[in-house]
Amino acid sequence: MNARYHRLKGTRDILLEEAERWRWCEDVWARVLGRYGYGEIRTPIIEPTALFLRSVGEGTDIVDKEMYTFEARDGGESLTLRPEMTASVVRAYLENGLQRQPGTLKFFYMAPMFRHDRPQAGRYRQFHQLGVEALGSDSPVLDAEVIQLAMALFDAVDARGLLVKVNSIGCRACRPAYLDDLKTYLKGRLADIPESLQGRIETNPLRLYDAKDDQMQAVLGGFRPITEALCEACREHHAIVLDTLARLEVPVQADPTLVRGLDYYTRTTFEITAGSERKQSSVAGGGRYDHLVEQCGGPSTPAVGFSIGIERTLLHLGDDVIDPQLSRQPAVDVYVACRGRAAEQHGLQLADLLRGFCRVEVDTTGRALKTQVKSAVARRARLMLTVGPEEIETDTVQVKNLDSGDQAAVARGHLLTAVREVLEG
RNA sequence: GUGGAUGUAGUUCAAUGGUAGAGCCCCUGGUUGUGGUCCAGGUUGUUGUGGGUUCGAAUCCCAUCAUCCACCCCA
Repeated sequence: MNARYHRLKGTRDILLEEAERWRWCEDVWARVLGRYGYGEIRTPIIEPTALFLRSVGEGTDIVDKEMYTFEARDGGESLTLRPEMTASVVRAYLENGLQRQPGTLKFFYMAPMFRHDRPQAGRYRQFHQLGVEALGSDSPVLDAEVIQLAMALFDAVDARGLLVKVNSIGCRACRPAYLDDLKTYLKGRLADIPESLQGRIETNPLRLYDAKDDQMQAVLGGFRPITEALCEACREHHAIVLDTLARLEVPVQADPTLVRGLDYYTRTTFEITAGSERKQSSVAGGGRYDHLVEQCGGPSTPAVGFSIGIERTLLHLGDDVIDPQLSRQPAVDVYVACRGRAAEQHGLQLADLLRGFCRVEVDTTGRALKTQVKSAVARRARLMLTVGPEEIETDTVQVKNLDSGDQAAVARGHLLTAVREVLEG
């Protein structure tokens, strides 16, 4: 309240126990990803604006109204804080000449993204995604593996009760004709379509499918879904994806109305939702993007990927909120209490002696000894060392076992063995 | 971008238009240098901010900002 500076709207501080929680998830996920053959990629959070305009697509909410875009100081180039990372991965793939690598390249990342949206539960302006991109294979079996991987990642952190929806939105061969037919149909039913949605008929008719408006859904219900308009190749691809998932025993729901907010998807799209009562239930989304690499100036390269919302996953796990005030400081093995400022230097030297094999905190607050003992207990220390004028005089240290309460003076020369004995014995 | 709710101590919350309080937390002491309980004391506020009404505003009015929630959209 009285702090002079405040965090920006839609951003969050993650500290101590909550940060530990994050790192635990990240470690678990990195291990799973390694088992699937994915390697990490880290790219700059800032990119030329054009990269996102081209890939994510003009006409999407993300580029139309949610990007953090600004001009560079020099030269006035337009720059943007990444709203998602697929485009960056493709850029890096081409820029580093990886299209010459044999086989399918598989990358993962866990990184912050930025969207200037109105914040609410589970939605932030800086949020984090775990993402996966596999470049170089057009196999439907890979689509299935990627979806299974997403579920394995959730499973690894005990996120349960998730629903996977899968669809195909066709390819260059079959989608354009479908879109034309759909537009014609929608124009004929214009009177039944809410005004706020009418603009989308021209710009992005497919996306009307994820409007929640009942009237809109009723209109769309009168038209064949895209799944019934797929070309032969897309139809087969979709069938194999579903069949493979069935063989892997990944429960999914085929949903012909599932489309996604990004322009670059082809064929397979999928979304994973947490069936909780909360809104923002979408915890992951992804799909195939067979033309994006080409569109970014590279050779024709099929690819598939997804991203998981980390905040939303933690929200679903129910332990997102940790009160900073109740968030405990890290546990230590040994707590060094100091009587008087002069003792602090000695305390630090003792700590230095012990830190080769255990965790040590030196209390430099100058508080009453009683208070320092309480802190030692709060930090879950097993031993407390006390240094004061008398110990300095006699070159000893008071060693107190906080479990038993026993305490004895130990010559500094014997401290190391004494501490080891308790901690390791 | 639209709508709703809420802003008082570090925190959780009180306070008919009449001197801004309590619990918890924190600190000191009781115990010349030791954990729990108890006891005594102590710190913390431009009542989000700026205007207005009034003899007098935390309280009523207006504006503004912030947070939360929902729509939209998405992760």
